[in-house]
Amino acid sequence: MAKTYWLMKTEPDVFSFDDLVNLKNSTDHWDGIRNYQARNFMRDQFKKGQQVFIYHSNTKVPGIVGIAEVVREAYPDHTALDPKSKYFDPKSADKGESRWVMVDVKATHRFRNLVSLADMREMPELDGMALLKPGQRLSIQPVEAPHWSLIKKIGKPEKLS
DNA sequence: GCCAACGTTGGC
DNA sequence: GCCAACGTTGGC
Repeated sequence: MAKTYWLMKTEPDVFSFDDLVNLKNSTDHWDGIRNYQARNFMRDQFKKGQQVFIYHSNTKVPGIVGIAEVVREAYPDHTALDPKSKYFDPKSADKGESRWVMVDVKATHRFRNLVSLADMREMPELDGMALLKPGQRLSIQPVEAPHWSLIKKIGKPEKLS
């Protein structure tokens, strides 16, 4: 099977790439995903060692800011069972079992150049990329290998120590 | 199982 | 802050 790449969105006001970098081992669990399609990607297709673009949404200049790596495969997202969490899910709580999952990711590279959404829209090579489709809102998406390579090249990733 | 109402996402 | 797109919920 060909290598699979991913893109995950986050709102930097809530949780930014730098927030991830600044955590211990630059690693965190990616919780709060409450969309079935996104969950299924994580549950069924996320494998240790795969690489993920981190995308900043809902911000002044939305775009891809860095790269992370999957360090732990899907496991139950316990925040769904915590009434105090903003990701609390009553239906999961009723069953006593979370219907949601999360993965752990570790930040590995920061882009020296932000690859903005506007930049990407101007690149004919990225035609058909899920992120650029009108009205798309999926917070976890697969990225095709040629798209990955091109965006990475433009982003000039710098390895984090 | 339909579908209207509602909530959320996210660019602009 | 606006609003279009789209997913989810819940009444029937």
